[in-house]
Amino acid sequence: MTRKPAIEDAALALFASEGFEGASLGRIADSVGIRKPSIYAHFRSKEDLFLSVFKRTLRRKQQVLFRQVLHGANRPFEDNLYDLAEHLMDEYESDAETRFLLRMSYFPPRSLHDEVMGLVNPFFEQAERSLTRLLQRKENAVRLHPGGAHEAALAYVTVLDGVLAEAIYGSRDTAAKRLKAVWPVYCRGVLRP
Amino acid sequence: MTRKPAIEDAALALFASEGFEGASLGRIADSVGIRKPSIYAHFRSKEDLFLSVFKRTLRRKQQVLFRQVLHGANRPFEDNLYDLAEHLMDEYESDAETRFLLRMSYFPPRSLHDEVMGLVNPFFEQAERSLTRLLQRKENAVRLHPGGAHEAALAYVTVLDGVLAEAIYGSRDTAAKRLKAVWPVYCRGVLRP
DNA sequence: TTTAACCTAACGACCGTTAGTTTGTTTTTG
DNA sequence: CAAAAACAAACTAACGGTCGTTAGGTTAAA
Repeated sequence: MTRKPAIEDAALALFASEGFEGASLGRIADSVGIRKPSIYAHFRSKEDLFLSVFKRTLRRKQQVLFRQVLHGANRPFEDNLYDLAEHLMDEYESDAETRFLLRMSYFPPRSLHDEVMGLVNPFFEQAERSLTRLLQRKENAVRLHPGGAHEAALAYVTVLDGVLAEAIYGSRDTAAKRLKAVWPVYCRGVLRP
Repeated sequence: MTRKPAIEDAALALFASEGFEGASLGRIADSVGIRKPSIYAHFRSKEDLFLSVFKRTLRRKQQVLFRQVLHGANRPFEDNLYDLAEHLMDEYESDAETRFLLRMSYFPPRSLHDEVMGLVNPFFEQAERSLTRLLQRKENAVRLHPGGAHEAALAYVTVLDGVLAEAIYGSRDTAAKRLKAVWPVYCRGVLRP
């Protein structure tokens, strides 16, 4: 009957909404229902707690993302990419893990900047490579504008980040409007005429 | 011989790199070369200092942006939009005001969330409207894909945020690659074939 | 002589962290 | 099988440090 997962969950939620410096161990302990020093039975320090939560989150999201991209059925690739963007946009509102991951990738704790980026960068680079490989498969490549699959992949992640940015400082509604507007533009831009 | 502007400059730099909670009045005072309580000769509280800096920054950036978009010479609009994106991307690296504005728009101090967003949202909404109006001018509108100027404007700000996102958690170099990749896609997507 | 801009000293609150203790469960042993 | 030992997970108390903030004094310009 250990509270370790509960501590990680509470830390995740508070880190996501208040940032690393803004979230205190006292508040984390409160929201679990334990005393502040009890956290040290499971984690050596606040940074240790943070890294543990961050790695766990990265691992989970990697799995989910992998399944979602792989499990592409046999629809046109752009439909799958649209669904993925819509899914991530929705998740930013509903899922604290997504908010946490995004916020900490943008602005990691200063003392852990290099370590966090050492974890985040491979994550996004691999996602980008997977996407490029998907677009290079010949049934997709023939439908692409002769600019190349890599260009289409880079453009996609850029558009995706733009939509997510609006989900962060705007709302799900305004982000949805952006996605609806940018998507036809993206498709005309990457698909063969 | 008042240090008020110096305090604002130091606060801006520290807020930009450490966030609101991460930047302490002590460090701000240190970097100005005064004592911490002296700040209270000019600002009623840390939040007051923040809001003062934030409003000043918003005002300045609004002017700069306005001039840059207006002063469009008579080149094709897409060239001006490209230059603007490149300019903002470079600025994120070189200009603390841009980093400050972007970071605080994404993740404002929790206690000031509503007030900050009440300032930020009109700023971006007006920028978006200006852009739409620019694209609606007939010499530009005739060159646009029949999806409309508003779609092209929304798509642009989305793409721009995507590039800036990479400037934040990546580097100027990787952001530049994104811009180079996404730009032909954007142009094919919004221009009449 | 008033006023503005700085100073020193100090406040209470909260921060992350450590030490040492209690408690209840699991494991080992007579 | 029951007693004893070991262990893990919580606790209380308190640490030194830093936080934002206030009170009150000094100095120099207006």
